Amino acid sequence: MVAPSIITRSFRSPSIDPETIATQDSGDSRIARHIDAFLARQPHHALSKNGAEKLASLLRDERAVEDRETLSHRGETLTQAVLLLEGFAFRTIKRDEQRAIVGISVPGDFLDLHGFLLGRIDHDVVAAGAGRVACIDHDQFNSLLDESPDLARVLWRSSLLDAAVHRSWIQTLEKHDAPRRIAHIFCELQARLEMTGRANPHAVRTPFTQFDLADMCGVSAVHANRAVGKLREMELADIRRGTFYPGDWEAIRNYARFDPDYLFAVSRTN
Amino acid sequence: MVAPSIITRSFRSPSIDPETIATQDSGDSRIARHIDAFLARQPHHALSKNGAEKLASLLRDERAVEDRETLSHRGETLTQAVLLLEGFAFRTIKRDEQRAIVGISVPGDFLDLHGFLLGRIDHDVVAAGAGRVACIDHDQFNSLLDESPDLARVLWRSSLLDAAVHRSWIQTLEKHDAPRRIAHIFCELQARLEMTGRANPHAVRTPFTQFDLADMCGVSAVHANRAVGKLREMELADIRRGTFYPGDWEAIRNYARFDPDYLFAVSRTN
DNA sequence: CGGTCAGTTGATGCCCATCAAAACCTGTGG
DNA sequence: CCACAGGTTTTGATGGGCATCAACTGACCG
Repeated sequence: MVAPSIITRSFRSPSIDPETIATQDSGDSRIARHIDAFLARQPHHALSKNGAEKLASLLRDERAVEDRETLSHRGETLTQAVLLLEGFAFRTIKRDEQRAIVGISVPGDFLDLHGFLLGRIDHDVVAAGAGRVACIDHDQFNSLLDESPDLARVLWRSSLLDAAVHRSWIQTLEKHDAPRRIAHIFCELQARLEMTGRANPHAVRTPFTQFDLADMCGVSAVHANRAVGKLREMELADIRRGTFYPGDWEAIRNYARFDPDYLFAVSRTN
Repeated sequence: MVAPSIITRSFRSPSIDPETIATQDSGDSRIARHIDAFLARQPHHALSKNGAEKLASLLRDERAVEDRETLSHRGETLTQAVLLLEGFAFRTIKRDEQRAIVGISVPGDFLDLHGFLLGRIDHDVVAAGAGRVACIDHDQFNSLLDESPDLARVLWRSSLLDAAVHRSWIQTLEKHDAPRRIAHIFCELQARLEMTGRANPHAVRTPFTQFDLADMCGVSAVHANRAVGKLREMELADIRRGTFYPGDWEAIRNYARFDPDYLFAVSRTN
C-alpha cells in the first residue's frame, strides 16, 4: 500500500467535458476555433486571416468518433485529410499481433497530413477515447495550397514539428527508463495542450490505459504499472485511470529531462 | 571463437573511394548529379527539369568535411541549408554527457532542411566519417520556392519521409532487441542507398564504430558488441569496422522485420 | 615500440518480460 | 440496492536482456 501523499488531492472535479463543449455553439464558428487552435502553434504572422478562413471553409463532415475507431488505415489510398477537433489519437504500427504506439495526436492536429503528399500512410491512426474530427478533401486542399503558398508553409512547418516530436521520442526510448518515459510523455502532452490553451495545470486528462502507456514506452503492461507506481512512490505524480495528477511540474520535468525547446512553441503576443 | 562462415568473403576490395569520385568531374555537373540523387527519391513527375536546374544552380560552397565535424548546431540560428553529397551524418541529441543518435543521413539528403522553416534545429548534425557537402542560402531558397511551388512540395515530401523513418525507429526501439535493431538499421541504409543507386548488394560500407551503433540502438557499447556477435553467430551478417557483410538479405530483412514500405520508394521508370 | 582507440570477453546486478493470480473499478441488469 | 461481468490495475515469482566494471586483445600510428 502506497502512502496517499500530497499529490492525491481532489484534482478530479474541475474538468470540462468535451461533449459539452462540442454541442455548445454552431458548426461553423466551432470549426473556425479549431483552425485557430491549429494555427496557434504556428508563428502568428505566418498566415493571413484570409487563409485561415479559407481553410476552415473547406472542412466538412464533422463527426464524433468512438474509442478505438481506426480513422486512417495503413496503406489505404487517402482522398482526404482528417483534423482532430476533440479527444486524442494514436499513431500505431502493428506487427506480429503487437501494437507499437509511435505518436500521440492532440486536438488541433492534422492526423494524416503526410498522406496528402505521400498518397497513403505508413501507420494506422486510431482514436483514443471518444472524440470529434472533421475532414478536408485532398483535391480542394490542393487548390487551396496553390493559391495560398503561406498556408503550404504553415502545414509543412507542422510536419516538421511532428518529426521533432518523433526525435524526442527516439531520444527518450534510447536513454531513459520506463518511469522517465511515462513522465516525459505527460510533459509533452501538457506542453502541447498549453500551446492551444487547453492545458489544466492540475491534471492531464487522457483516456490512456496502462496498456496504452506500455505500448508508448516499449515495455510490458505489468512493467508500465510498476513504473507508474514508482512515480507515485517518488511523489512526482499520480496517474489514475489515464489522468496524470502532477506534484511539482518543475520536479517532474527535471526528472524526465523534459526540455520543451523541440516543440518550437510560439509566444503568443495577441 | 566464431566460425568464419560463408559471409566473410573478400567484399572489401571493390569499393569506390568517395574522394576519387569527388575529384573526377567539374563542380557544376557533379552538383547537378547530386540534386538528381535527391530527386531520385521523389516521384519522377514531381519536378520539372527546370526546377532541378534552378536548385542545383543555387548550391554553393561545396566543401569536404571531416569525421566528427559538427555541421549544424542545435539552437543556432541557421541562414543556409546543407546538402550531403558524399559520406554519412548523424542527427544527435546530447544530454548529461550522453549522446543519442536519432537519425542517419545518406548522400543526397538535406541535413537541416527543417531549420529553414523553424529557424533553428532541435539537434546537432555531425559528420560520420569524411564527406562532402554543399550549401544553399535560406534567402535564395525562399525566392526559389516562391517561384516553384512544385519544388516546395518535393521538399515538404522529403520532410515527411524523414518523419516516416523516425517512426520506424520508434517502432524498432519499442519492440525489438539489440541484434534486430542493428540489422534493421543496415536494412534501412541499404534501401535508402538503393534509392539513389549507391547500394552494393555485397556490403554496406559505413564509418560507424560499435559505439555509434550503440548510440543508435540505445544500448551500451559492450552490448552492441555482443549484438554484432549474435548476428555473426546466426550467420545473418558480419559487421567489421563499420561494414555490413550480409549473408542472405532475405533472411536478414525477415529477422529484422524490415518492411521498406515506409520509405515510399519511387519506382524509376526512366 | 609504446600509445591510442576499436573491438572482445567475463562477472555481477538491475531493468524488464513473462506467467499467474488477485484486487479493483465501472457499468449493467435483476 | 445488490449481484454480476468485464476490463483495468496491482502484486508476486522466475528468467532473460542489458548495464556496468574490469581486463585483455588487436590494429593503426608516430
